[in-house]
Amino acid sequence: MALTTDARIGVSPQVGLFEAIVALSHPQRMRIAAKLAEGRNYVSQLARDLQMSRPLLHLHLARLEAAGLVRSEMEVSDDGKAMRYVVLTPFSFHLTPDAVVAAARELNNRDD
Amino acid sequence: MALTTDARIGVSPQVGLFEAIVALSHPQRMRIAAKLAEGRNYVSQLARDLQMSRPLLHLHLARLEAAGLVRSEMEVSDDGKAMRYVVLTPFSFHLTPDAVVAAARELNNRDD
DNA sequence: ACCACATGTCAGTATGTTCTGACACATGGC
DNA sequence: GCCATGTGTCAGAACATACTGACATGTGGT
Repeated sequence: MALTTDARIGVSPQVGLFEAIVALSHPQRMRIAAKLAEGRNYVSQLARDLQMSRPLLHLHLARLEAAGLVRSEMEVSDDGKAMRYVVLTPFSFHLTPDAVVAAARELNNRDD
Repeated sequence: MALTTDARIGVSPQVGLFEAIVALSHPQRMRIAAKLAEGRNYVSQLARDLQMSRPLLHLHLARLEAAGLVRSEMEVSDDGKAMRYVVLTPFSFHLTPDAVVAAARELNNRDD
């Protein structure tokens, strides 16, 4: 019974297509997402791997997370350090003219 | 036999996913693409429909066209006016972690 | 000749995003 | 106590993009 919940991990809520597109529209964020596809990682390590400053990475991660492409949680390592692990969510969007029409409709509804 | 060529209309070359994403990452361009999904249109009319200035629309159309999401051609109307008609290409991208990895690899190759 | 409508371009401004450097805080090991 | 490592935030500079307004060009119709 306890497995029921765990089995649902991986099923992402699918936020708007537009937010996903905006989130991935920057080379750095595209690289971050790609790196995270290799597996989960914590912020400082990720910053080293991608050779970018932590504050900057922090900003980009926030954008990715807001779009629902990434999720993160704090963990305490063996030596007691608080570490934020980030994972890529298994998103899936179909980018077609029809999807664009739907996304644009969403945008208009937002202006109400 | 002459149909062979015409039958190929609609098969787009599929430019990079990243360029497509960047092109659609702006609300205005998303709306432009959505409007063009209704059918082809010429620039001035499109500007009126979307209530944006022609110079601005011109800029956005250039970006959409560079990404391969849109194509355009000049035509001469019955009353002799040169009009630029724009059409949305039938693009199709699958936006997943794997696609992101591929797109990021593309980005890195570009820096060589 | 002038008006209405189409095309395109350019300079300059406004706005928004990206990026850096400095700061503050916490923990374990030397 | 101090250093290394982790976390986060903020102000301001640097950069990129979006946007406006004015201009130049062409056509047919009145």
